[in-house]
Amino acid sequence: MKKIKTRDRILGTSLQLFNSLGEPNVTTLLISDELDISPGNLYYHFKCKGDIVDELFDSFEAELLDLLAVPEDADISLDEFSFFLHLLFEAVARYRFMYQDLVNVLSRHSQLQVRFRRILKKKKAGFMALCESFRRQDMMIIDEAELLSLCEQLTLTACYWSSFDTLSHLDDRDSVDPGKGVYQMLHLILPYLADQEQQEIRLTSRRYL
Amino acid sequence: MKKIKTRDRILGTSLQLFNSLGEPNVTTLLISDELDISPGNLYYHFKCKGDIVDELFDSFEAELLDLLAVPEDADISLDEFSFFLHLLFEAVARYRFMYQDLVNVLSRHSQLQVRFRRILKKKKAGFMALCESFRRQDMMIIDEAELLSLCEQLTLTACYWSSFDTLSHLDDRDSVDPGKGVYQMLHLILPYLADQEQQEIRLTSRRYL
DNA sequence: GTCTATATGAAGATAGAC
DNA sequence: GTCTATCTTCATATAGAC
Repeated sequence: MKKIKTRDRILGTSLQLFNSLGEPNVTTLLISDELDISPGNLYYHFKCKGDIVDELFDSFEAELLDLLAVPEDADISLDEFSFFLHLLFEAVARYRFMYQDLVNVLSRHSQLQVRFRRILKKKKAGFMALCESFRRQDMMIIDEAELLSLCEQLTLTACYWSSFDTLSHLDDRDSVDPGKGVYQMLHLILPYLADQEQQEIRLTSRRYL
Repeated sequence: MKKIKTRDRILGTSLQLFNSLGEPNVTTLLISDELDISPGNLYYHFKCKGDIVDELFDSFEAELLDLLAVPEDADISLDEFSFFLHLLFEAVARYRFMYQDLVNVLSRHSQLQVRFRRILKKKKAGFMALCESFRRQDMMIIDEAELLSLCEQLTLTACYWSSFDTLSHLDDRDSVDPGKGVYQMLHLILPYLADQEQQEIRLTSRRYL
């Protein structure tokens, strides 16, 4: 049973508090209180609150870029796709504080804007690659214009589903269910799938409700 | 040329500043500065900053509820639908500060939560009514489960499109184009439309790009 | 590494004169 | 209705002892 370093405890507790109360509503004092350490101690480890946010963003970015490294020309199955969505929604949920006040957080940490946009671009490119793969395998029938708007829609939903879902239970922001989000994503691609694949998705997507 | 009352000027300028800088970043001092009045004067008209937000919410709510009073059993044409979407996106854009930091704004003004959720519900119900109308007119073919997820998706998109769009130009938050949002919405219903209506939407939706 | 005590500064809000 | 001056509160951040 090794003792977790204070620095890491600060990061963990901050993330948790940011997610459940919203980053702007979490003061350095609240964080140190929650950890039973002094504010001075917190500032020994991080020179300012923004640095905590930055470091959490680093982890978020690393996790997502890793996940989004979709192989360009592999044959992806629908099951693999569902699994990918599941991982994606879990990752987003783990750092949902970013998304819940996205414009505010990004405008107060302007160095993060470029990086966040890059992640968004990668997300969209990832969805494109996946749809192209489905198309190559004759599992999906879709023309160019609609492919673009579909991927835009997938990106938007991946971004905002968790916030949208949170709106129905703002009092208890800790409970997050990525399932319904995956369900919505699958239903976005559904109409463009071939008959057989449509049946498959109709069945598997129910598991996520 | 009648002089606009200070009270109304405060509301107008606040809305504008909230939209372009984000509500939490706009101080009462900034508002009064922008108006060339003293902070004390502002507090003569509104007893606190929250009251300004509340009153802006009142207008927002009134506008939206008015717009969303969709007749239950009328035959709606696709043109009317597009027009409705246009008005909806314009209204949302006019009060986009609410949506850009939705979770934050709602958690700091808890009396607004219930009202906001009611608007969301009405939005979804409105989309339901519209789709039912399309279905009755044999313009749309869709089963129950997909109708639900489609309307959920329409509601989500109506909510977050403007924020999502803002992400691509956070530096200039004043330029807003509702067109692309309408385009996305039309493309969401597209796959469920009958052949002839699909052609129609493919053509008209381009106007919105 | 951790604490206590304190400085700094900004935002929200009030009092009282004009 | 509007102004100036001021107060309060609170979050961020630092200094220096242990």
